[in-house]
Amino acid sequence: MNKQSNIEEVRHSLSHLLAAAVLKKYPKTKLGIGPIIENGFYYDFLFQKPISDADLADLEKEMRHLIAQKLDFKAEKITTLKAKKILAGQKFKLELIKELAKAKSPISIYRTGDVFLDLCKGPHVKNTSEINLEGFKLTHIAGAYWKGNEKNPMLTRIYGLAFATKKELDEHLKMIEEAKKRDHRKLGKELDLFHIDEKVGLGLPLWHPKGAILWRVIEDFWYKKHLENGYQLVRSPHIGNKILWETSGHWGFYNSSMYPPLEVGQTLEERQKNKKVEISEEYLLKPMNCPFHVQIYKNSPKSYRELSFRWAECGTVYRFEKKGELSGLTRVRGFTQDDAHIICRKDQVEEELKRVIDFILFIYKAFGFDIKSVNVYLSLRDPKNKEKYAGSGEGWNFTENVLRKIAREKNLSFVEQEGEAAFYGPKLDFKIKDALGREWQCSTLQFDFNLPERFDLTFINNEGKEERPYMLHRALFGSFERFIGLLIEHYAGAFPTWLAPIQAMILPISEKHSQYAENILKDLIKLGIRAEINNSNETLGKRIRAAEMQKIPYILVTGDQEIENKTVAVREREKGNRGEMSIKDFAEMIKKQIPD
RNA sequence: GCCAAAGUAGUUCAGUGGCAGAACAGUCGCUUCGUAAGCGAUAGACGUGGGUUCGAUUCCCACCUUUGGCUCCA
Repeated sequence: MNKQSNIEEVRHSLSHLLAAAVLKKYPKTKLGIGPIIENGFYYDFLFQKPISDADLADLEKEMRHLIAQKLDFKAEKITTLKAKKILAGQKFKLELIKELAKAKSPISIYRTGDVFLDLCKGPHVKNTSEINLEGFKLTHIAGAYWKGNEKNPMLTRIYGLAFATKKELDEHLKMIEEAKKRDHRKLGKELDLFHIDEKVGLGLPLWHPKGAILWRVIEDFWYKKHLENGYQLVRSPHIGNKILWETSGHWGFYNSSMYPPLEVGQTLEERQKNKKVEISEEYLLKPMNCPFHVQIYKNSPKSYRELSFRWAECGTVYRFEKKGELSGLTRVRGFTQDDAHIICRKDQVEEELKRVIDFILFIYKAFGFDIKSVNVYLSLRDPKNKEKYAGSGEGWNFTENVLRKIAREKNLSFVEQEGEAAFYGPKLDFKIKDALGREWQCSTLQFDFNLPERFDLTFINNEGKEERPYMLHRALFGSFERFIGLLIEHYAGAFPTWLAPIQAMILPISEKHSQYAENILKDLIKLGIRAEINNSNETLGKRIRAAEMQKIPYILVTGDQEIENKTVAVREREKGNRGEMSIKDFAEMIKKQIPD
């Protein structure tokens, strides 16, 4: 067997060897599970005494020691009874054995020489000699709930990387180091785009001028494209009366993610002076925009002739995420959804879905994401637990099928996930990987059977009767924060010209060229180019370096020659000097780079 | 929230049970420069609160924040 094809067996075998090493050093440890993962493996343990990263080196040494003994891996099919006997004392294993027995699945164990055995269906390498001693590395430890359930005990998970050769391992480690350089949290600081300030609040980013203009450019593009695609814009406030949220159901089923109400009946001043609390009104910070859009719909009776409505809003919502879940811009507490709700007749659903998917594909293309690198998921009901969902079975069947059909028609390669639907409807999600390979949901297309019922949404059909419309939630970016975070990583901070916060940095060679540079700046701003001047008292070389490090797409050097020729000397990011150009030509070149 | 690790100038990093060190960025001078770092001076920090100690940035504890996971999610 060649080394390329058995890497998964190697990884799985290493996970067993890790467990063997752990039991040797800490014999009272209880074993969880130890599967392979992308690039490696992990194993979950319940240690008697906590261990830390510092202990990994010893375990790694012990693993190498075991490998060097050229131990055989041998499978053995056994009865439930025997399995229970062999693994007595391993409470998690016994739980798994019970489940296997209940499902009437065959039970097998794998022995590693005579030093270790584990409940396992394999496959493994035949002998540890197939494992490269230098091809693996224990990387870190982390807590992980038994069976992924928060209510279960937390085990200690040890992660390892494993490859066929040391070279591949080293290359992978190097790649991770490189990836860390494009982390949006690092680049956000280096490029002065945003920061998250403890004094303001966790998960509430502050956008610096360069970040804010980036957002503005994206948002302007978004509005333009929405109007072109038949959407209308709506707007709603950040807070809404508690009654609204009681009607929507969020008061009950979303309360674990919501900020508590603002309980008011007086101004802050009145409250401070009287030192008593008068509550006559309760407002909630909105965790989503939908109920507001629903109220716009309900403001007047609707005819079947008016449908579809496509109402879009970049609406800022607030969700009280658990502290440990917060992460840079990709997971925050206050974020702006590029939200839209489509309210339509059943016969329009298919057409509306097509339009949204086309729009999503257009957006990914415009921002340079290859749709092949975006993971698409179709989330369906849990077939075993159909009662827990809002809406009728027919409604679900129809929407699940139509989502699948349209996704196929649009050639999306998607993964179906049973049981992953929201309780209110099936959905199609698009997830983008960050620099470190973690997936983040961005675009989403969701049916909703809950709100139309709770708010009793209707339209008058062509028979003069009330009928319930279909409601779709959709976001293209998901949220501006997350999308911009991923965009920063995607471009490693080197934004294409149309997105770059500063498109051109003007560098007068010396003080005597400052006035000309100022004139150039004025002209460029008039032409809609985002430009700045750096006339600080530094050498040209140093100012070029500074602009390059800020990843500014163009540097315009202006000296005697350019004044004489009424031009600028254009230097392109990473590519160097491109020669002289008139301002008009330069502006045109930049304008051409906006996607359409 | 849970498991683990880490918090030293604006940033990136050094270091110590006894006055805290650098580079870059900043400020002030000098220099006025042709495509990735000119020279000199100057200011600036041990996350917070307890404890141990003659003395704590250093050791211990708690908290806060950050990072990697888990859970949850746009």
